[in-house]
Amino acid sequence: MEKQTITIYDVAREASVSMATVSRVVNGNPNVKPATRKKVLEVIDRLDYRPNAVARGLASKKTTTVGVIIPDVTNIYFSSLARGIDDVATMYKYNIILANSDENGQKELQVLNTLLAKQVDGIIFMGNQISTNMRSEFARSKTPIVLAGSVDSDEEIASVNIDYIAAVEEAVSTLIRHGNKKVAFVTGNMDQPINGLYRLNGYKKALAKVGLPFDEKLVFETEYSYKAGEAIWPEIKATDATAAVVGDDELAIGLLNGAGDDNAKFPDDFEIITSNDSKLTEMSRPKMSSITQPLYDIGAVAMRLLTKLMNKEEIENQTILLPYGIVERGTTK
Amino acid sequence: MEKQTITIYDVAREASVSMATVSRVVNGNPNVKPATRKKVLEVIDRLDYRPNAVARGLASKKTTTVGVIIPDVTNIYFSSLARGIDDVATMYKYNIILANSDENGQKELQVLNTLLAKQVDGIIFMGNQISTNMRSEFARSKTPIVLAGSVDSDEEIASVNIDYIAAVEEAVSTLIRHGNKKVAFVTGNMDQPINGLYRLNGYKKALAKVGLPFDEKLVFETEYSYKAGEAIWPEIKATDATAAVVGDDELAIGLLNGAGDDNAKFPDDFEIITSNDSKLTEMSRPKMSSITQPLYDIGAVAMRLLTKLMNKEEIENQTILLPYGIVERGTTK
DNA sequence: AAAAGGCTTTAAAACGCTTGCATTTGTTTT
DNA sequence: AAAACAAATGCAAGCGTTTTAAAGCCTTTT
Repeated sequence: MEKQTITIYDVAREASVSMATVSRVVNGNPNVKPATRKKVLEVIDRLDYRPNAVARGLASKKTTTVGVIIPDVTNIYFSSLARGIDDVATMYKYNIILANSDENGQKELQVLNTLLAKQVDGIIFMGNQISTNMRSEFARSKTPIVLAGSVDSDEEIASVNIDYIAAVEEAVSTLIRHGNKKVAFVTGNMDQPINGLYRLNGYKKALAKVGLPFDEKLVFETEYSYKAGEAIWPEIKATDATAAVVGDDELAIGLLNGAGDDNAKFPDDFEIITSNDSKLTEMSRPKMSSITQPLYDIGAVAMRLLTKLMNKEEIENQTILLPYGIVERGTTK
Repeated sequence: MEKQTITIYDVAREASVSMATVSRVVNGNPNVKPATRKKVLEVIDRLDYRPNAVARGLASKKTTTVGVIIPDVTNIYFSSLARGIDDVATMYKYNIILANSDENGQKELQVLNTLLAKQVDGIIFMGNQISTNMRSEFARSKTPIVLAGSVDSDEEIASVNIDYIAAVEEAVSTLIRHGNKKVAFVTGNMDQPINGLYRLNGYKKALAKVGLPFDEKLVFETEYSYKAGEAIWPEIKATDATAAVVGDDELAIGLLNGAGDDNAKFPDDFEIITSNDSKLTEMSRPKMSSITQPLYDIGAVAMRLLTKLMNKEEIENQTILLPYGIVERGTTK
């Protein structure tokens, strides 16, 4: 015999009050006489009643859960953001439906649709590219959306990032200041605005500032993976570049090790500044110099912003840039 | 004016059929005349109808979402499992509510309760310890639960793991075979059965097999973190141990770098075998020898098992051990 | 041509909760 | 002590689906 699940109705009966009253005490509504509240609370405790969030969601049209679209949890950059997101979500009594997209437009769309079907109260999107399909879905749905560590070049969607242009510019300038004439720029897919627009721009600005020519041969477009980093070293070496700014830490550590295995000495033979300051940067030898980004905070702030949006609060500025920095460790002079 | 959300009722009206019929076509029930199905499908398409999963959940008592309790997404070991979980969840049309617990009993309980309140169809629990509180909650709820990469010494709860005893025994034996007389055993909290019971046991068995004495001084209990690894090197060095089996990759890489920074040479001065074969093992220099575990698969199989449980299928064996191995890379001779 | 059956389809009752409105009870005012 | 008002509680209509029992509609069978 199935153990009956006990409902608000049972509590009401046992406490000799109406469902409405039970609902009020469960939801902390102040319009309940203390004595009544106590009585109801006792019954709730005795019956071990647990409100059904699904029913609640249907009745109130709020699910207190938000959807999080992430390229890959296994990537430390994104999982760091995710951790920030989850922590503040928890703080505000939300839960998170986490879905990996592999940055695949098809999957993203698919996932977005199930999230909306599940009536999430909001969505946090991570991913370097926002396909036009996604964009139009975003526009169409009235569910609030915030981008975390992902840019919307139109600035129509709320987002939390650092100033990638300035950060890369500063990183490249640092390398130039160290005497490097040929600084390679190694990053992911250039179709992604964060790379092709922002980072590349910062790179060019730094060169321009000191009158160095822009050389396409020094721009390396590859994928964000350890293997890709190892694999690309020979190509970089062939250009006589003496330094590189790299767009991803795994990629950078791959490059570092690839070069090291080829007997390059850091930082004397070659310098590297990577981009995310994830814990990987401290795990390599030498430790990697990096643009610093408050990864956890980007996630946290994004989620906080989302709570405001979900709450229909007025937002002064929905394109948030958090401070970045540069740490010099073992891969720069 | 709010854009009215359109419901199954609207579709029914427009298609001049009953809600029940619409429901059937939406759910792929075969008892619908092809012509009717077509008509309904057209209306669905025209109205851009999207079934409300919350209402569905209430009516059907199934939410097609499972809860995943994870110590920390940021930890590559767990995020690898999580990725496996999410992929097969998606495959079976489930979504995942991901919640970080920090292995904190209080939080775990809290999270478990919200997950149950949200009526998840099943739960996957990761975490090295199952508090008695959690155990009794598990027992009380009729929601299926599977442990992933986490042992239940009572074997009452379904779980997916490798044979930690045998794996550690083999790792230690390997080190002994390489000529090491003093092999340190470095791992996390010994109160956790996976460490104090299983791994330690494997360690002892390996020693016993060749008649080496068990020396408590060679057992190091610390936390799973990079810093802890760096910090513990001096202590290990002081014991004249010449090798170590380490319970976690981040910890191991910390130890490796700590030792390296102290001018220890691998593998000549010291050998290390770590435990999880996460991608970190390939990122260190030298690369780390490791027990291999099919991390992704542990998650995937756990989720697959959970689907069976949720489906009330008969399970032959609910304590699954996946194959492990040993890869020797740069930290062993 | 009536009876039997197999498909389709419908009506309406859940599912467990929130919430606006009405009602009751209790407290002040006058 | 009646009137006025405020606080506490109850009623009942949803919320958008699924699902079961019943009804309709055809085609076969006899």
